[in-house]
Amino acid sequence: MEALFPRIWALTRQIPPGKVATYGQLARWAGNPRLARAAGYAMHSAPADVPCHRVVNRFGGLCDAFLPAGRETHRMLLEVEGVGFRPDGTVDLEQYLWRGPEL
DNA sequence: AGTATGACATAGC
DNA sequence: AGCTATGCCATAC
Repeated sequence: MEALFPRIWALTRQIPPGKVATYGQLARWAGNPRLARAAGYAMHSAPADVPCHRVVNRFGGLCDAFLPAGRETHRMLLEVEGVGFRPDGTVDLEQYLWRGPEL
């Protein structure tokens, strides 16, 4: 029984490039839809192996708290991966929201 | 060991 | 329809 953090990181790593997933969905796939908060915390403790930049809240807006280098870096990363950013600084969930690991 | 906080989500009004 | 309030699990100190 692995800790949830490694589990969340695993799902996060499985997110296809150019796509983003919400904490709620990660938590949902992790086994508990309420782990959304823990999922966010998992990213907090997530190593560089975890593309936390592909993880967004359900609004598609990335978090300001995970910007150790700068939020523009985050935006650039997603743009480079093929994710389109809206003028509001949010990702087009309708187009880039990851449907799920089984899809 | 217990307490406090957390990068969220959902439900209800 | 939108906004507010609350709930939930786990981690860290």
